[in-house]
Amino acid sequence: MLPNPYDHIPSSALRPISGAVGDTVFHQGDPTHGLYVVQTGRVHLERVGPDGERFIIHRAQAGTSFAEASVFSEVYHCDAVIVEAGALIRIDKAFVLAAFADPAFARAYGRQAAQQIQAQRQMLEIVGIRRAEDRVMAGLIAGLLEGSIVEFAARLQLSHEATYRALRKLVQDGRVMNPSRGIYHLHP
Amino acid sequence: MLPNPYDHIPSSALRPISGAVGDTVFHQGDPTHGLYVVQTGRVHLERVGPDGERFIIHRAQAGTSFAEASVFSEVYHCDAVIVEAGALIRIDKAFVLAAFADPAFARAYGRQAAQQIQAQRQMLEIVGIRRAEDRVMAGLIAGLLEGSIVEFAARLQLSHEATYRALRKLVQDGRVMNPSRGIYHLHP
DNA sequence: GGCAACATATGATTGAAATCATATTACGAT
DNA sequence: ATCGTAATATGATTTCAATCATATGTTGCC
Repeated sequence: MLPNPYDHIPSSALRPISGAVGDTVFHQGDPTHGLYVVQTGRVHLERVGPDGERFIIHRAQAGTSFAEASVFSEVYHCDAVIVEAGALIRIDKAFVLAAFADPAFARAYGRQAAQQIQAQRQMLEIVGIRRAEDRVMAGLIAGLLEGSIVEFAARLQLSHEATYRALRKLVQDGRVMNPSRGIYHLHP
Repeated sequence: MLPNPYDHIPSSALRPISGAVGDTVFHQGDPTHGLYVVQTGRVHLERVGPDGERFIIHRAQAGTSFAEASVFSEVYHCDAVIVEAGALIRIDKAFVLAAFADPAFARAYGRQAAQQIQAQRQMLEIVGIRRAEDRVMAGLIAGLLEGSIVEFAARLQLSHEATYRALRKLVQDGRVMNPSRGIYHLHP
């Protein structure tokens, strides 16, 4: 149910929270209570610029956690705004900090964090590729095409049209197989 | 000297390694020995596609570590190629795993990892912004402009020309201050 | 001081991806 | 069965960032 490491956290530390669209879970500058796991719905983390301009620093999907770093800081550094109604769970920071004394939790946390860092680095490299064709190819090699082409395109930060065109080109050049409509993959 | 958490690792676990350009530190599929810290030089992590096409999943700079996730896996999932001669330190995985039993190490690791994840998420959001002007503004709000505009542009995955133009536009629109040549910042 | 190298800056041109438009196909609901 | 919605697919047009070109300012070096 919860992402891996937090299985080690006692259920007394889990605070269920429900929110409607537009609700702010916490504000920039608020004292930190802990991190959050999104069960359903979507949450945006926004930083507010000096002139009140908001920009999104993260979009948290159902099944993911956010504000993990708040466990180690005194105040939140952004706003958390609910953009799709749903249910959250807050995990109190004191419990997480205490859990680090348990080597099993610590290793589970370390593993999960290291893998996430690696995956994000790869994403940064991929979205840094300018040519749509190269980016799509890199995305395929990285195994990012699970589900629809539309989702794949969104992950690659490309329009789906550009993604379709790149895929067609790659198929024409024999670098990608297209055994049937909507199915694309590398050779063997 | 070393990034924060690894201060807790005994020096007997630190293996100095020197390499010349083109040397491969490890290959995809090799059994893992541990993670690496780049003291000087640069290292590319490359994944090899099915048709032998290589694509870079990370560029490790001096002062950063790489292959952290190898501590938790049996084999390396990419090649590490030295692209600029320098010195590395390998930290044996067994010592890192053992160190997780020390809550101080575990928390230091957790803090560092959580902050890195947050920073990378923010970078992913920023480089996902299409309009150069908006991207530059987001970069300014995020405090990414330290050092030269050229470095700033590289971080934003923009050409420096586009970055200069966006900065000029932002100054013209009164959103950014340009007190002197080469100096740009937000209002107060 | 003069030179080399680089950062800053901006104009002109080009190219590639976004956008707009339009079919076709697939799939679930009624 | 047919209606509606979303994914797949591709063509036409537009936009905007990359690229090329060029100039000035700044810094360190001999």
